[in-house]
Amino acid sequence: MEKIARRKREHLAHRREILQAAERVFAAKGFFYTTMNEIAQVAEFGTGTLYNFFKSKEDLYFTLIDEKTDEINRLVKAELSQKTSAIERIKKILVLQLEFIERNRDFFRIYTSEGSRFEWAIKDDCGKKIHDKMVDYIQLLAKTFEQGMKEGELKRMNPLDLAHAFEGIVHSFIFEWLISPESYSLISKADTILGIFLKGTEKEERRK
Amino acid sequence: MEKIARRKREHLAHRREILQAAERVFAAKGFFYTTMNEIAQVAEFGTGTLYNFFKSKEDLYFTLIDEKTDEINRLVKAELSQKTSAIERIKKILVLQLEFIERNRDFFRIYTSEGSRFEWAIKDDCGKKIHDKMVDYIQLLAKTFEQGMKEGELKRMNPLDLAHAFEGIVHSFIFEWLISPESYSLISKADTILGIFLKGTEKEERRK
DNA sequence: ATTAAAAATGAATATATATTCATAATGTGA
DNA sequence: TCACATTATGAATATATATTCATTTTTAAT
Repeated sequence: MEKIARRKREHLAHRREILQAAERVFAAKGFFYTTMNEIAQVAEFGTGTLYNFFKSKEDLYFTLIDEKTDEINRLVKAELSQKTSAIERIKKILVLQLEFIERNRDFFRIYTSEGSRFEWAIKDDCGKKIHDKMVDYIQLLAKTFEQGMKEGELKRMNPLDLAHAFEGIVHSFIFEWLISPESYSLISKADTILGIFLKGTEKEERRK
Repeated sequence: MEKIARRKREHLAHRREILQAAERVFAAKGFFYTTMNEIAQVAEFGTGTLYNFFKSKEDLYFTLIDEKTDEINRLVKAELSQKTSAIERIKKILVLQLEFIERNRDFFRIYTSEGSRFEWAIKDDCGKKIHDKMVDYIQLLAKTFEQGMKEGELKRMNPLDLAHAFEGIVHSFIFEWLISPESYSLISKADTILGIFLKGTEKEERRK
């Protein structure tokens, strides 16, 4: 009798355990100050075992980022396929993103440290791949904004600029939440973010 | 006759040269992929010489960030001591910041990669010091916003949130500019940034 | 020119850790 | 139980580079 199916399941389970351990350690110490040994210990495997699953430390690291990035990208894409108004979608995307991050605090410590470092340090396919996904995501947002303009909900401006501005605001709130010692709900900031983004900060009666 | 004054001047000049070389290399490769040897070569000194000026690689790195950070902080503080309206000041700060970055592209590659990495990786005084300066800067902004609210120019909201949102937008534009292959003027984005921040993105006539 | 102090040097050292691989442990089917 | 295949292991290897320090070079005053 072939137990090959079970084998496969266990292999995947082990892989996942390693990825989870890596997530914990990388989040706490960053890529360079994390040792394979430490990850192995946290994962309760021998050091060499990691190399049966990932061909190098970088491979492990990028796989981790890559898979989680896909996860949230899928969520957002699903949302965007819904036929609602642009502003509704933006709200939904924002909430989705914040919820996801609240569930994946560790991962986002890694992700935000990545934003800048690797683009220019590593020309490997790995770093490239992650970067491309970031770009895709921004493009997706830009499309949504563009549609909002067409439908007359948003002011006409460069949709890419808008996407960057939006992600910028969101990231700064995420970042603040990540380093804050007191734990508050990130989602509670959704209205603030949306308010600033849509309505601006200048007092209304001042406008002509 | 004592030529000690000249000695001092030359010492400082050498120090500056090393810092400039370090800036170039760190910006291109990041902290970990940069070697002291390489910095020494770019600076046209022997490897050991660097250690007559800085006690370690980290010391060199943090000194670099620290001094440049002070430089821009001084500029901003000088601006804030002027007695103009809050919105005027915000405009000025924004332009100052963008101009400074345009003049210090390399430095900001380093600075933006730092934002996240070291807070949690290094508990040394060095990292702490930089972080504290970032916090100070945000506080400064927050104060300005608060004043804007008191004077009725800005909507009432949490001034810290506002400061984060502002820096978030600005950073995303800087980041985009840094990685963009075509070189455009960063300052040309000032109006876009200010527009989004003050007026928001929702089309006016939609508002009740 | 002589000398002593200061500064620069880069080869040698010390260390850290990613990766490998010979071996052990475990699982599988007969 | 046995033989085989697969997987796990961690000590040993290989490498890279931050840092040191004995030596050389430069400086400045006499």
